[in-house]
Amino acid sequence: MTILMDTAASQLTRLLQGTVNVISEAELQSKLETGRPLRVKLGLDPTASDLHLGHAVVLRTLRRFQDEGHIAVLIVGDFTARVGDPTGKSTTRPQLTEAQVDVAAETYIQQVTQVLDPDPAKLEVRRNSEWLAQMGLAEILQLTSHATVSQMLARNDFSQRHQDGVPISITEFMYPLLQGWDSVMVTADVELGGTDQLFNLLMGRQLQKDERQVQQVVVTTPILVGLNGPDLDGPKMSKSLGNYVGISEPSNDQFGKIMSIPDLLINTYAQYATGWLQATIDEFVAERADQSLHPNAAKRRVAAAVCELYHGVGAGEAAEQEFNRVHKQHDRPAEIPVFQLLAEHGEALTIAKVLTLSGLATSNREATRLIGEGGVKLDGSTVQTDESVPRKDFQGRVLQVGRRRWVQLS
RNA sequence: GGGUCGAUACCCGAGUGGCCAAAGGGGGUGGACUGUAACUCCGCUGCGUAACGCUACGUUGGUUCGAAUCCAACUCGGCCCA
Repeated sequence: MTILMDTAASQLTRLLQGTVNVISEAELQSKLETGRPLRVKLGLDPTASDLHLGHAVVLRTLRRFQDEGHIAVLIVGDFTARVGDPTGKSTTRPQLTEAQVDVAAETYIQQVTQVLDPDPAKLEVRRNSEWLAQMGLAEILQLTSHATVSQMLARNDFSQRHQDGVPISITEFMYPLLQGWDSVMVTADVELGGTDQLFNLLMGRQLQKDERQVQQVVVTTPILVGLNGPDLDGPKMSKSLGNYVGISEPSNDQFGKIMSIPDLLINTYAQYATGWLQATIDEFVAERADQSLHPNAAKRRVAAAVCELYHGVGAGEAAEQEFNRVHKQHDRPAEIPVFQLLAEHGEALTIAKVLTLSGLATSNREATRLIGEGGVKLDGSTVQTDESVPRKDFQGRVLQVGRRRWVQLS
């Protein structure tokens, strides 16, 4: 028994690396001491088709649970996604059809297993429509009786929106309840989530208690700040803000994006995005603190680590070389998209027209502007004036907008 | 149900009859600079085979030589009362 308790204690430290809230540590320890595999729940919303480094923070924590022999119970929120939007930010979110959810769920699992252990003994994937779609009105009403309005309004974002006069629909009040009900249905021992999920996670505890289950332990992980910062409190990494690095993006893009973060965020990304062991992170932070590590070098190290994490050994180095090519020497990238000019485009056409056709500009007007701004290059030399050129003269030439957008014409 | 205020471009937001394709900010984007796609600075930011025209200030209709602006109805939303 003492041995079990010791391992439980050391397991606890390993599991909780980089987490924020644990409610409660004592409960988690006693659950670990039972020695049985715990059911560790994580809910994901299948509308975000691309998983990014922000999701990876919590997924990595879940992976650690798997590595300690526990079962990851991944809930794909297909039902909740079909109903509407939990954050209330995009009220016009299109309702997904079952088929769309199927597709989303599929790509999800594919991406998730880049971080999680896919071993069926350690990964259970469930959809919450399994139980939520069956509920009758009586059951739903029963569910709503578990929480009060003032309890809901106590949640930060709700009270903030209420104060600001931003509409809150009743449906949104249902979200914490539905999410909590998921915990009851899968008898979760632990639920993970970002710190912004704390309220919803706690709702699971309450519902489990009311259903006379053993309450789940709630563990929250930090919210990763988006690429642009501007500081540690900057908006979180999200697809809609475009400040994200996808876990299945090409490594060249991952590298470049991480190189663009403000210096202030380097340590944060080292801590939460690299997958490094705590000892490595501490060392890194120390080197940064005593100035022996130049910010640029530090960032390169973080960026390379992320590439290796998702694309395997060697990916970081390759991406770094490509980065040097494109951003230090302003050379053309190793691979650039090809655009074929066809007869139907006309026998002679202006450079502006070609920019629009090839997607380098969204309209002729924008293309004309870009040329006027000196942002367009043909085979490396700036286009001064736009004029009509025979189509075949474009063949084999390279058109460039800014430093980053290239097209090979054919 | 009643009262009242509101709806402006990707987002926030100014604009109360012509000087409005619509201030300002954010975002995006081009350029300069840089260790960087960060910071800072400067420019651009509805569309069109283009000194003209078209589309756009919630929707529809009206007043007017002329409407984002005035009027009416409608739709959606905030707040207050019930």
